[in-house]
Amino acid sequence: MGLTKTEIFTDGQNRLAALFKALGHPARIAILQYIINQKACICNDLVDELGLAQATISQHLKELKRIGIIQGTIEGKSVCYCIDEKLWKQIQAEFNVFFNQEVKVTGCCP
Amino acid sequence: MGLTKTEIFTDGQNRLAALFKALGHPARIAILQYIINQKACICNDLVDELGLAQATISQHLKELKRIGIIQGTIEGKSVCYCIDEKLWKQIQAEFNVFFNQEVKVTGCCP
DNA sequence: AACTATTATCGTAATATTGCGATACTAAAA
DNA sequence: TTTTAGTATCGCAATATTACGATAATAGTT
Repeated sequence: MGLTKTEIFTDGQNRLAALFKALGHPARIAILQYIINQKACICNDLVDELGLAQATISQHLKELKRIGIIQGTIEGKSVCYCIDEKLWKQIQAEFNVFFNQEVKVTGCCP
Repeated sequence: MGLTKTEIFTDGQNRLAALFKALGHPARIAILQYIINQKACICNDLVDELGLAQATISQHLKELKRIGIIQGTIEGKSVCYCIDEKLWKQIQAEFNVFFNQEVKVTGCCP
């Protein structure tokens, strides 16, 4: 126990849940917002900006990279992180497909 | 360690992350989809439908109730769960506010 | 080549989550 | 009132996540 039974769910359900999960941490929300708000792409000003250790930030960046919503390109001795616009929009679209399902309310909900 | 440092993030960041997190499990996605697809609201056909124990389903339902996206009304000896349409749309809207931020791409992303 | 700055990874401790059996609780049914 | 069905909660075991210091890896600088 303690491990999710992914095999009993559909790929779609697992995929959607993985996307939601990746965004389910305030540090990762903050990282995305910070990257978005800088005109230039950002590397590890994040360590100064958020109050988390370098190792922790790096770990969160890895999570975000894993779902593809950001990408990092080597820029000299630092790494420039930025939003992958295409993925950003695609993920939003996937969420909206989910949320745009028609919700049929019947009786029991006042 | 092992506990999220919520105090260093804004309320908005914590709120958004909490919403994402609540949806970040395939069982909870499946539960929402199942409730939506039934014309009538549902109680614990979920236990038969998904391959999870009753205690586990009940736990997931609690998580979903916590963010308000579903509500349960007592119906005799069973409980009828349904989507809270208002919250459903509100949460979608909160996600879209986040995703509709303008992503400024600059240089480093090819 | 030695040094420095930046980032990734490893190992570890603390906490959270997932899943389940057992049990308590509740309301209808007999 | 006893029984029964449905649900919630407790307690536990297994695994995952979060956070961090230490260290490795990389690429520029001197």
